[in-house]
This record gives sequence, C-alpha cells and structure tokens, in this order.
Amino acid sequence: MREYMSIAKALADDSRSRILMFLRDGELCVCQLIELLGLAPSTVSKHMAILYQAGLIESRKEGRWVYYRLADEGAAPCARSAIEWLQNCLQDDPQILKDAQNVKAVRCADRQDLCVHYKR
Amino acid sequence: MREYMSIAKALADDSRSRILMFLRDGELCVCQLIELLGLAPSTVSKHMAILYQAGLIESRKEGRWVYYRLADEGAAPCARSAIEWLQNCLQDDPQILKDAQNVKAVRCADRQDLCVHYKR
DNA sequence: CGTATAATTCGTTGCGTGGCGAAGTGGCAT
DNA sequence: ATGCCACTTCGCCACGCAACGAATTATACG
Repeated sequence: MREYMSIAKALADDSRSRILMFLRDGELCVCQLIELLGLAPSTVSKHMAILYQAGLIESRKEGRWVYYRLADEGAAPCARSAIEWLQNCLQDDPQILKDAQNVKAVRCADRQDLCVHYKR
Repeated sequence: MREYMSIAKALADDSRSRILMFLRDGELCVCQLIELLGLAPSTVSKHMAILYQAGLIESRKEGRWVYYRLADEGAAPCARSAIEWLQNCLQDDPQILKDAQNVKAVRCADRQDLCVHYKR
C-alpha cells in the first residue's frame, strides 16, 4: 500500500505530471526542467525527489549536472503501468502539447544559455 | 488535464482507494462503507462525491439508501484504465486482502444490523 | 401529519504539502 | 586554493484537504 500511495501522490500534482511527460522522449537535466516549468530550483528539486522516491524516475550524474529519465525495465510494474496510464490520459492534453513544443526547443538550445542564474 | 487531475487526486488517498477496491465485486450502500472504513458518515459521503466527480463511480438511489458501484463501460477511458491500474497494484496488498474478508461479511450481514446510529 | 433514519451539506480544526529564498554540498575552472 | 555554478537541503509561509460534529434534506413508516 505504501508503494502504491507514494506513486498515486506523486501523480496527483500538475507539475510532477508535466515533468513525467517532459521525460517521454529522453532524459533532461534539472536546469532544463526549471526552464520549462518556470519554478524555483528548490521546488523542482523537491518534485524530482518525490518522483524518485516513488520509483517513477531514475537519475544520472554528469559533472555538475544531474539528468533524470523515466524509470525503465527494472522498475516496479506498478510504477511502469502508472507511467503508461499517465501518458495515455495526457497525450492529447492542450497543456501537454504546448509543453511538447517547448521541450523540443529546450533540447535544441545550448545548455549554456539556460542555467545561468536560472534565467530565461 | 482537469479530468486527469481529478482522477489522480481521487486515487491519492487510502480511504478512497480502499473504497474502489471494496466495490470490485459489486455495489455497496454508504452505510456499508461507513462500517467497513470506520469513518464518520460525513467523511465517507465526501469521499464518494470526490470519486463521483472523477468519474470513477456511479450511483443508484433506492429508497433511503444510495448504492455506489464502479464506473462501467460508459465511463471515460482515463477513469477505467485508472481503476484497472489500481486493482493490479493493490490486489495483493495485505490491507486490501483483509478488507476483502470484511466486505464479504458485510455483504452477508443483514443491513438492519448496520446503519443503526452507524454503530458496530 | 410527525417521527425516525440514510445520506449530504456546512463549518471548524489540524495536518500535509507546494511554493519560495537562503544556506549548504559537490564538481569545474581558472 | 579560490571562486563559480548546478543542485539539494532547510526553514518558513500559505493553501488544500481529510477528519469530525451539527444542521439539513429526503424518504419511509406510524
């Protein structure tokens, strides 16, 4: 029950759901998510911790940057099916479609242009 | 997004998740759920309203009693797949298994024995 | 009618949680 | 080593929400 509840609570927040949808097409670093969400670094970091605790995402550290990605094969079935459900429900959502445009731009942008005082 | 969020928030509560699992094997009236959950009538009623708003359950009124059941064929795909996910995740949960025993007893019990000042 | 009962609505209370800024941690670069 | 930068942790505030009891609505029974 605890595992289920941690996943359900993780999904019950717009920002966290958007983050999971952002990660559909591959990993992103925190500064990119800060840019995309328009939230404070501390806030985003907390969201990532919650998603991580729930087993929905995994992380990889590269120098100063931390990259997050959706949990893959090794993840708990409960978590993986939750991600599937989320994606099916939100794939046509207006907000998510707009987000998908933005994430495309952010992936192309030079990372140097982000992360500088978390501006833009 | 609003539809998704209402479902996700509805699932992010132990009592509501237990209610959905209670309803697996057919409809139950509110007084039976009160008995099973050990919560105040007003609390259970609020939970039912939240589940109903999310499109996860449907209701039927018979005299003074209101029966709730899981949303069926006509329900939104998002809601139906949520119920499926919930059931897959929780079917082996210790708490849910215990609940399943109790719901069996309550279904057999004479309804007159419940509902009396909500005692028992 | 009037009473009793199932359920809901309303008002209140206390806890959980999202948000931020400030301070702390760790890695890179000069 | 020193400073900078990405990220996290901490402390705080505001809001949301689950819980209850009391009041209300709706239905059945005398």
